[in-house]
Amino acid sequence: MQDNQFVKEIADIETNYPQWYTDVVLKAELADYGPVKGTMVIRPYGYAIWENIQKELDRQFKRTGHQNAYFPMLFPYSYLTREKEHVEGFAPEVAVVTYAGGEELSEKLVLRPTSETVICNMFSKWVKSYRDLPVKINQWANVVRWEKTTRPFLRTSEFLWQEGHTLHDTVEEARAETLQMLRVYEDVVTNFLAIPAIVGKKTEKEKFAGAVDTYSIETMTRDGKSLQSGTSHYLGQNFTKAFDIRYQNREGQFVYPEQTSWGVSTRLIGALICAHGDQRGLALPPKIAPIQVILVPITLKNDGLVAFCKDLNTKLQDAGIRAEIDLSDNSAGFKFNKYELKGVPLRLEIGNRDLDNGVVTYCRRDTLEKGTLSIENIENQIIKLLDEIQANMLRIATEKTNSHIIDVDNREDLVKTVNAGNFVRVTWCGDRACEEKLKDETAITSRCMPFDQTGKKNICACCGKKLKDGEGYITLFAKSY
RNA sequence: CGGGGUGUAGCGCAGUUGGCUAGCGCACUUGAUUUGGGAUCAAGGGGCCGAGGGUUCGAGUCCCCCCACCCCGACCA
Repeated sequence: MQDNQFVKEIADIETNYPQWYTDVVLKAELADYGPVKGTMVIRPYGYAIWENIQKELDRQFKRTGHQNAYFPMLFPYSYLTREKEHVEGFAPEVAVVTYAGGEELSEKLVLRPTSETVICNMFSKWVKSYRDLPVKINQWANVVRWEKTTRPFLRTSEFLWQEGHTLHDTVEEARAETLQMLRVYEDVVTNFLAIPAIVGKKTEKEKFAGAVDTYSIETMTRDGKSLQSGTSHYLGQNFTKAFDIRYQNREGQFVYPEQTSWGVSTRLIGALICAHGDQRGLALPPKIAPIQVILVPITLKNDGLVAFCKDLNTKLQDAGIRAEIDLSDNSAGFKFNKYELKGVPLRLEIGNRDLDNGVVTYCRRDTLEKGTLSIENIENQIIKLLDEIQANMLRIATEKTNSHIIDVDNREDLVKTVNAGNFVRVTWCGDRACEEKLKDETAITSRCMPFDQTGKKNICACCGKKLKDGEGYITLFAKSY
């Protein structure tokens, strides 16, 4: 009854989005709050989603020639300070161990906020010759960033992610790597998580501390805010020089390699909730759903029906479908709502009527439509239906996102449109001061400069400055989580 | 760190100008009947009222001081 009220209470989703979001995370049993403020416990159901994401990314990394490795969680604070912009960016949010083994440490240890520095420390030992390049490493790890405000999956003090770190012989190769991995993220997010992604380059103000260029994929939440859902950095020689990673090239000269790094985190689960959730709770695309099909016998009193459901469950599992059956003694209606809240893409309701007619009733999570499937060859019908749900979820999310990206050409409309829950696409002068002024006054920031730069105008929508031909950038402005 | 708010059962809350054995809904346990959209009835278990100090015959309630958490900023994946 309480959860029923929950559904009614969250009807006003647009005005109370953060609460709705948190409720869905907790009630769908994805995560719990951790013992330390800002930390999170990922529950088995949430972790199963993460495992599916991991599996797909690892598959892609294998294809792109990256190898998994692991580096320490603790390293000396001095590592962080080697690259000037890097330490300035991370110092405010780094957690430091000062006491261990029963005494004050003479050298403070950092809990990694990211691993560029500790990895560079090792790279300097590994790379001596052009023959050692490229180095293409990926690490699955946890990192710690002491944020002021936190929200499960979207921003927590500790989070899980993968971080790729590569070294290359040439600028061209490193830049190609940066963009290749960005496209991998775009592919996974779009085709696996069914979330439309806006791909582009970060402004100077928003780029990674220590990078030459940062690229990102941005996704949209239900209330029209932006989520940086993946980043890829071209680091140039900023770190390789700071860590003295030198090698001899074919000409015998000592040179510094070109470097990249890139990462996605458990925030992707947050993006998933934000993109597909509705008043009934979570909705998961089949490719990522821990449970793709839930079987609900309408009654447990009929032994023949229960046996039939169990057989069907096994049959579906044998066909490679992640199916489960709920034999708990809750009412059928309770189970319907429970698995809708948990985002299971397809539900099979099987009762005596179905058994008599040789069919099963299904209900889709994406459209909530009900229909019937005949028993014969049901596996293939279901596989087809799951594919259709996957495609439909991307289609719906794309339409929704596109309808909230609005072109404007002056500051007043920019602010008004963003505050109404949209992204704006504008021509922007590229001046950091212009961007900072807007942020100070309105909390609106540039999210990225999309690769598609067509439709540029000769005036900055933000500050009104006149631009010459070729000046300025098409830029997306929004509020963000 | 600023501005605002809340701490009473696992969760959500009520508790009047101080008064008797601290209550309600949900959840949980047991039993029965149920099960095509969050079942019903009956019985039951669960409390250092955030912590400390004070006022009082008497404090969940009043005063002081801590502490924790939430929301809005600042900061950020």
